[in-house]
Amino acid sequence: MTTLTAREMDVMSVLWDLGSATVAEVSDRLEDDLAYTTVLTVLRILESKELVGHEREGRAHRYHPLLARREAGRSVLDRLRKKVYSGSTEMLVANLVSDERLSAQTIRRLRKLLDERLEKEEQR
Amino acid sequence: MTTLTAREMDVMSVLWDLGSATVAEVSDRLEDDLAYTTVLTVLRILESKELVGHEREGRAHRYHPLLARREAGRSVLDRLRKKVYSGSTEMLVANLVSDERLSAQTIRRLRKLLDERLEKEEQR
DNA sequence: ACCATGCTACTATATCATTAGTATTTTCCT
DNA sequence: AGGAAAATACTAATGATATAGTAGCATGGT
Repeated sequence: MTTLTAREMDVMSVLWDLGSATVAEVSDRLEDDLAYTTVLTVLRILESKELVGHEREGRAHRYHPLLARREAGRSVLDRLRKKVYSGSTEMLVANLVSDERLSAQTIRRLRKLLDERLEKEEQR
Repeated sequence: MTTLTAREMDVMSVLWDLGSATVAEVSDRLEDDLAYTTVLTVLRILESKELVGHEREGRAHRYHPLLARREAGRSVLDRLRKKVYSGSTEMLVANLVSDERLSAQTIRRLRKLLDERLEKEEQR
């Protein structure tokens, strides 16, 4: 299974957003001001877990994600649903949309998403 | 902030489901076969973080959650949305409902949830 | 071709997470 | 009251995480 630590997730987040990045680029984007070598170390740990890969680029290394957003998200969501919401997707979504900050527009878009999913269901 | 480790979440999960539990009860419900003292240690760590409390019951201690499901879930969801889905609730939900295992019925219930939320929005 | 500089490789360390053993206390039962 | 059984308290070992320093290599620019 794919369990990312907090810091690993910070780093993967940058790689997902940029597509790929050098150590310096990741370092720049992180909220916390970490030593260059610290970021490198995290990337190497991620590489040892085969969650990122790298290729040379000039004298630097360019890292890219081997783990997709979807996979990482799925694994967190599965665990969350199971452990926090007793396996109930509804409880999870209820908690999610109870967020005051969600606009009516966002909620309408989410509903549309569900409608599309229902249509696909009926096609089968 | 409330960041639970994997094992802490396992234990909280039992407490949420049972309402409260003794060490032996938690131990019984955990999937992994941990030593009694291991479970106790986790509960004590949780207590030191003020996420659970306890009272005597006979010669044992009965532990109960001080952190609610909602709070724990919210904190994981916030982080997930931010780090994995670039802040997009829609991407998160899209990933969630792309799960093949979700029945049409579940999806309809989720949609109802959103409708109710929209109504509340319009009331204001 | 050289060398400064940026990058990696290697090493180190403190803290936290995970697991569990031993000693001690408590209490329930006979 | 006394002792077995069960619980907690205390201690500890191991491994992972998070952070970063130093040394040395390589390459890009002049």
